[in-house]
Amino acid sequence: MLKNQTNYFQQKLLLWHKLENKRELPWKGEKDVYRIWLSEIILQQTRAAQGWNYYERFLQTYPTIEKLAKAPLEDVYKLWEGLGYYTRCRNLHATAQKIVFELKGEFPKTYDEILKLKGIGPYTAAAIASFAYNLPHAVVDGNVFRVLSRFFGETTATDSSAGKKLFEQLANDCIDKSNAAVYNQAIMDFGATICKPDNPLCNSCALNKKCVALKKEMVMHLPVKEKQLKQRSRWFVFFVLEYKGRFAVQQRTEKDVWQNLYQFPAMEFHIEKEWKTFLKLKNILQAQTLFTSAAAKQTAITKPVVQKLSHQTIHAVAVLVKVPALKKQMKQVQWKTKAELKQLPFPKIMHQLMQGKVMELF
DNA sequence: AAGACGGGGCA
DNA sequence: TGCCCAGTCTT
Repeated sequence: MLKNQTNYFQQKLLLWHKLENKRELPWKGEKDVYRIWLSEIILQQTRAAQGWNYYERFLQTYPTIEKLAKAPLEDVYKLWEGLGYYTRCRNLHATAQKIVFELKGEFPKTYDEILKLKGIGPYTAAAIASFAYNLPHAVVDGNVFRVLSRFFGETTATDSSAGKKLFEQLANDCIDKSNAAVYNQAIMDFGATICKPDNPLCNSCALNKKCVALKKEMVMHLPVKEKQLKQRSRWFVFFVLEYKGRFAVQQRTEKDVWQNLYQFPAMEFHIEKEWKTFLKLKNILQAQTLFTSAAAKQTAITKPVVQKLSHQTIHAVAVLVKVPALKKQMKQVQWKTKAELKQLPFPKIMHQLMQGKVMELF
């Protein structure tokens, strides 16, 4: 019964891929495991269109895994800047070093060994194993959850542990074991271009005759997710302190968003009202006395900037202060020239702030 | 099992 | 706005 359905699915999918798939991506058909690995890390939770440029720039800068392993971590972060989920970057570098310095430059060649590497989970291990070595491991990503849940009418939540197990099993039931690379490519392309989250192309879908969700009019209700992520708001004031042509920056070390990236010294508020109150002129001027022993030569404040992250809404302004004399040595602060600042990775919102309109206070 | 982790695109 | 995206790691 189900066997029938999985066979139909596999054959129609492969036929669609052969005849109709037009998706062109720079890593398609790639057999170099370094490039496959790099592209998969970049593409985790990231749209192909967004990751494309990063992938090309990484390959230009680090054409081999040796180059990546030998590069300073700071440089790798700078190249990753703006892509998000920065732990991926740290793990990318760490894994490159492990492979080059401990594994003699040889990328592991089995699913289980690949899975042990930092930054590589079940999805990425299956992707590398199949694309590079044609090993029969089915990828299970957001596309696969969606395609399988719809075609088989499977309502188990994809973000439950039962769901993960079930869909991994289902995916491995469907895969063409002798042709894993092509099959995995096909199902993800299909999910991205036909069985899309919104406005799926059911009318022209090559699998629509046996799609359970379509028959039951459940397409837009699948896949099922049971968890909803919490949103919280945070309010920041960043102080851009300029002293003798240098600027104070600090690295974010705490376990928080933007770990290991740089920022201007910050104050955080958890209540919007307190943030707004602080932004009144006299409070800002008073806060400056934390850093400077004499009246600032010039003070300006940027317009507020809002950035929506998937789990936080960040509100921020920057206060620009020309400091005539330092009050005391601030801890954990480095003074950098403009040229040096350009070498450091900053969160997106720091760039937004510096590009935004500035209102002079003096 | 539940949360945390970025940023962008789309309706 | 809310949801999703070639997910993984920590607690």
